[in-house]
Amino acid sequence: MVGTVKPDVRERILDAAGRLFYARGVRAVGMQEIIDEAGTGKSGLYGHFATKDDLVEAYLERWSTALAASTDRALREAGEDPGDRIVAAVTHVGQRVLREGGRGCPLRNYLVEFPGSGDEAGAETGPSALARRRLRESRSAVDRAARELAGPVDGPVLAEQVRLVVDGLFARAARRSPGDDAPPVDAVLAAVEMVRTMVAHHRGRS
Amino acid sequence: MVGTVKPDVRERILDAAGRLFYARGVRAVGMQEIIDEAGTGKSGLYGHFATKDDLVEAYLERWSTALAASTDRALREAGEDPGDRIVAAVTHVGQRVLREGGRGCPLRNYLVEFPGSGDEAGAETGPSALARRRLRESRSAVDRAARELAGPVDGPVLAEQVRLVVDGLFARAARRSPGDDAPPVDAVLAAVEMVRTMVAHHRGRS
DNA sequence: GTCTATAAGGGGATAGAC
DNA sequence: GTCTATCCCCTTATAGAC
Repeated sequence: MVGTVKPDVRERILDAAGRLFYARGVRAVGMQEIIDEAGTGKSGLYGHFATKDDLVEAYLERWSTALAASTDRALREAGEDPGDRIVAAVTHVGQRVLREGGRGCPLRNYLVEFPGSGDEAGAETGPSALARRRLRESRSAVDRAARELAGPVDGPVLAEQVRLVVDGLFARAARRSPGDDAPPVDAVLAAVEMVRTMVAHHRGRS
Repeated sequence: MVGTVKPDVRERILDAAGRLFYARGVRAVGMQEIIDEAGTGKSGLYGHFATKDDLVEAYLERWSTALAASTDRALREAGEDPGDRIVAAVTHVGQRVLREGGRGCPLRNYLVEFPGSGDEAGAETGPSALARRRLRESRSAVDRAARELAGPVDGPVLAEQVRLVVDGLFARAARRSPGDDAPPVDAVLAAVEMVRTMVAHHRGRS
């Protein structure tokens, strides 16, 4: 409102909310704090997001969209070989996990924070439903590569193993203490190494 | 000192609190609900646990002690071969994860729920400190077996990989929806299979 | 003297109204 | 933006029952 253009109030709100939610958890952050951090007024926030759940949903949606985009990019650079694609996917997640201050995957963290939400009669709305849907969708690329590499019988097993490693990486990152400035580089290296081994194992069998 | 007539009020409180905390998370469960579930009065609870944090700490301590005991038992039955011990440890975690209604590891879940607690100046008290300490202690058995199997260089890497798989298993269980009555049996089978492969891989190298 | 039951204080949450 | 309504949280204090 002062001189400069409004740098998209909605975007500023999402930035502030994202930072706070990601660092301290959804439940621990109140709306007032987000309003203060964003510099917008209360009406500004509730004008764009009617309820806290709406804001949380937008936050999760934004994060998962960004992750899906960067993963697509990493997979495109990995070429066509299914083994390379799988390793690239895990490596990409590892790099993201290594980012300073990273606290894992907001979708997974949210589902731990709110275990019993949004599944009544298969609800299709709300943060929990969005989180589950996005996690489900994120599996397709690795599923396909694993089936290409290991066939219709072993493929799903390999895909499940890759998912377990990714879940492990995100879990490790999620429980870093805030003052912990050392990213879990050993875990990332071990994860990539393990996936390489599994890929080679299945490649040799085919 | 403690209860004269009643069938161990403290135990009844811990049972109720454990059930509720485990199923719905620590933050989502209020003291009143625990009191109602335990059938005790408010003074009864606060007589045994001065604060909610104390109750949570006792809950985490009890769970981790039970897990450590059953893990020790599983390892004793596994014999002396380090590879067998590693596989047995993961299998044991998998069986625990498969238990109906299981929602993963309370220690890990707590640290996701309360990311920024109990690490100021290396606090040694409180639920977060206890959770981190117990998780650290739980590593020693696998660490030792991995070093025995793979030597001082590859051993730590193998141990890290096993930890990642365990973290992945617990993470998968933690985000089951409450109405989800099908345990993640595929994930457990894939995990055990993967650890077997890694153990064989390292065994072949030594 | 413990245990149970009830009421109330103090703080902070979301959300709406002006 | 401020101010308010409503609700739930943890915790303490008071009163009754075995």
